[in-house]
Amino acid sequence: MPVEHNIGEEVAQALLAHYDRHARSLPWRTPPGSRNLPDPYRVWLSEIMLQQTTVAAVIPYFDRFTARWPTVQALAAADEAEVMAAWAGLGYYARARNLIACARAVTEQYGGRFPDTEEGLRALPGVGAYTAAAIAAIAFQRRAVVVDANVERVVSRLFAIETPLPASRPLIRAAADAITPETRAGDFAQAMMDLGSSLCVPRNPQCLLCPLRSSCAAHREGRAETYPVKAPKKEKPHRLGLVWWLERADGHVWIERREDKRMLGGMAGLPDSGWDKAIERGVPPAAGGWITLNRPVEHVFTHFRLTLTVQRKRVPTDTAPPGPGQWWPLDRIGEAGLPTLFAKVARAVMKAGND
DNA sequence: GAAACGTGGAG
DNA sequence: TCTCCAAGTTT
Repeated sequence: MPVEHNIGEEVAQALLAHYDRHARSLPWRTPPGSRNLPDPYRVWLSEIMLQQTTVAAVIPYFDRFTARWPTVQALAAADEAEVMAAWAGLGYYARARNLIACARAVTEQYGGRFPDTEEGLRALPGVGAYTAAAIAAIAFQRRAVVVDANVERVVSRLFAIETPLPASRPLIRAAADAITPETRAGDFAQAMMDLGSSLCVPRNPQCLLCPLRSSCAAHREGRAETYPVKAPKKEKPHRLGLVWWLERADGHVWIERREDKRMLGGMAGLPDSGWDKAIERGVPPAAGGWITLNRPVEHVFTHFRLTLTVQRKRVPTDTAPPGPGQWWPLDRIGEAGLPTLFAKVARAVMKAGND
């Protein structure tokens, strides 16, 4: 039996004790002290939704998805367009495409049961290193080293890691490994993430309330907020584009399904010219007679800013479909499953009214 | 390793 | 208004 203090064990125990009293109640968690094991389907679904997305944004989507598709088999059998529409507004739409592929793989290749090892989980579409570790720990009680942005921040501070992200990742991972307990790894992971989102936050961290402050090197230095050190980020380029609002006299607008692999791939959208430094020459869904909306629509994505010029045109009710797509009733435009960019365009057109 | 990939809330 | 950033994955 080792004589020296195990600093990692100390941190884990302090954190778990704090978690036992302060764990947040969330729809994908089992009640505190419950003997019930969490449902791997719900754990998986929550983890996919939570990728780069806040808890507050996820909860209503999680509730709607689980009410409508209570099991992985139900999701696997769902109509793809309905799943994509249900995801609309949550962002990072490759997640929704992979969600469907993953549900089908689990249903067809694993008889509806998720693999219970990191390695098995990691092979599923949309499941990377973080998500595999999180599911293995939370749903299957495996010891796994779960490192997300919260853990990166907490660990960077605990050990006062000076190396900037992302170069510090291997160091952070090793440190996280050192403090991850053999048992309750799932609770430990969730406790680290709760800590990172409540006390050990990016700005103005609440060190005085932190259960780990006596072990924290950054707090000892009196400069917790300076961690994690990050590489400077690049400026966002500005792109331009045209978007075409083709409206039929009987109150329908033309929408198309966007191809996979491009921005907003797989989602419903309005025809557009493509977006680049200068406006590209896309092909409008009808020739001539377009009227430009007074105000362009501005939108900011992760890696560029976009200004869309909206052009509209009215056509007779008997107008033939301009291609693959559908006429969507304006009084149900909210149900079209438009991602936020195009929902903004729709809002702008409605607001402009007749001119 | 770097770039692509959404959105909304907080300060 | 503006900047930061969130339970990352894929190519």
